[in-house]
This record gives sequence, structure tokens and C-alpha cells, in this order.
Amino acid sequence: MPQPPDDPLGQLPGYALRRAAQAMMAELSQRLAPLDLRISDASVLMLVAARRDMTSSEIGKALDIQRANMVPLLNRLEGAGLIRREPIDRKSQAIVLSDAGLARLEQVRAITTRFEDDLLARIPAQHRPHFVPALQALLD
Amino acid sequence: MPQPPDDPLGQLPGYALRRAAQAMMAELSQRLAPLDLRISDASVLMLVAARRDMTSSEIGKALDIQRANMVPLLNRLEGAGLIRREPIDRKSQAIVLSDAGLARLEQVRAITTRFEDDLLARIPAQHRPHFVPALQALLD
DNA sequence: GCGATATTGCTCTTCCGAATAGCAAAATTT
DNA sequence: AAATTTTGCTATTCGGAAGAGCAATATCGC
Repeated sequence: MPQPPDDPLGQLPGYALRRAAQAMMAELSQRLAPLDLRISDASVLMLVAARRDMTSSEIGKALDIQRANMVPLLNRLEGAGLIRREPIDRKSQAIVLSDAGLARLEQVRAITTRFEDDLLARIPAQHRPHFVPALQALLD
Repeated sequence: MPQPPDDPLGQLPGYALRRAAQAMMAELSQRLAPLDLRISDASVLMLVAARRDMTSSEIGKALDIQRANMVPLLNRLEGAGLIRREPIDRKSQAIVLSDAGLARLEQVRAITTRFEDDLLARIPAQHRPHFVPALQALLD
């Protein structure tokens, strides 16, 4: 990621945010590739483990993924045997982790906690505690 | 952008970074839409104004856009009459702003400086000075 | 209870950004 | 002069995200 001194864009918060997110996601994707999971797959696994029996729409709301786009995502996870769809009533279904899903989740956790540590480590100590709060302030 | 208290992901720097960047870009896109420009279009205009006579590949390197993807982008800008391609030698061409491009750039500047101000304003004052430095640390 | 309304899960389609492979012409290196 | 690199491009693919629309079902107001 070159940062030429005469780059007039590098100082702009919006531009820096975009580039940083881009670089971060490229690296996380690579680290998750051995598990055969995309970033959104991993997010879903983590979420359904933390809050059991969520419906597809609830997951979508929490992760800001549209209903329509949840379908292929969950199909993929179900096809890989990581989740199951269990009927709640005749309309809704709960998404639950299978045993294989739980096992995969453990691998995901290992990779992501390592990843998040590495990420934070690259931020100079004096800026570090401000990083997540600043980002969260942008999400209200 | 909901941030439920029992969201196990919201605290993760990587996840927060992704979501913040997503939200930011969605909003910037909207603000640029009246100018009929995408975010990358605007970046290119700003860059070619600051460093004149750059070639397509140089722009790509600076903005981290691949050669192949620069082509339709520049075609679009050229089609809109905002830039011209001027031959340097028989292989390379300089990208230069047209008069219309310069005028459009002024509008871009108005929108982006306003946007960047608004963005920073949403970050609490004690975190604000740490924001861009932290992001830049992730880009090395 | 019933009718209007909202929600759920889905299909199909489109768009954008990004990536890859390949290519011809021209420049640069040695 | 030959080998290598660079430039600009075509063509294709992929992933994430968005939109419109739909049938079945659940929920709310009365």
C-alpha cells in the first residue's frame, strides 16, 4: 500500500478509512480461505453461536445483510453442513449450528482473534484505545 | 446502523472497520450522485488535478486500482468530457483535466470537504486526532 | 373472529468494485 | 540487437450489495 508523500488523498479521513478497510478485508479473506469461508460466512457463524435460534432475517438485520442476500449465504453454509434450518412455525426457521459448524467456529475464532490482535498491534499504542470507539461513533 | 448491545461482533476492530467504511461509502456515494460521479471517479479527478500529466498506470498505482480496471473508469470520464488522453510517446498517454473536468472538480471539492468535515464531526473530540493516524498505520 | 397489514423466505436480475489471464505494441535494459 | 518490462487494452469472472416482486404466513386493530 504505497503512501506517496504528494498523495493529496491520503490525509482525508474518508479515503483513509476506505483504503484501510480494503486492506484489512483482503488480508482477513486470505486467512479465512483455508477454512473455505468468506468473511460474511464467518460473521454468521459467530453470530448464530452467540445468539442461538435467530431467524435469517434477524441475522440479516444484525449484520446489515439484506434478506435476499442471506439466502445464498445460508444455502452455502447449509450445503457445507455447518448450519441447519429448524422450523419455528410454519413461516420462520431458526438457524442453528451443527456439530461441524461448531467445530469450524472454533477454527474461525482462532483465526479471527489472532487477526484482530495483529491488526491492533499495527496501530501505535497512543492511538490504539481510540480506534474502535471512533469507528463505533460513525455507526449511529 | 443498529448496534445491539449483545452483538458479539461490534467490539472487534476489523468488523467495526468494515461496517464504518461501508456506511461512509454509502453516504459519500449518495452525495456524489448529483454530480454523476462514483467515488473512484472523484478520486481520479482529485488526483490528476494535484499531479498533472500522470499516466493511467501511475494513477492506478496511486489509487490501488488495477490497470485493467482503469480502462472503463477513464473511458467513462473521457466520455463525460472531464478528461482527455494526450500522447506522451507512442505508448503512454497523459491524463489531463478538461475545462469541464476542472469545473466538475470544484463541485467535487465542495462536496468532499463538506463530507469529510461531517465525518470528523461525528467522532467524539477526544478520539478525533487519533483517527487518521491509526488508519494510516494500517496501510504500511 | 376477521380483515388489513407486516413479515418471512425466496427468485430473478442488476450493478459495482475488484481480480485474472492474455495480448500487441512500444519502451527500456543489457 | 535481443531479452525484458511496461503500457494500455480485451474479455471474463467473482463477490458483495441492491432492487422488484411474490406467495405463504403471522400479527395487529377493530
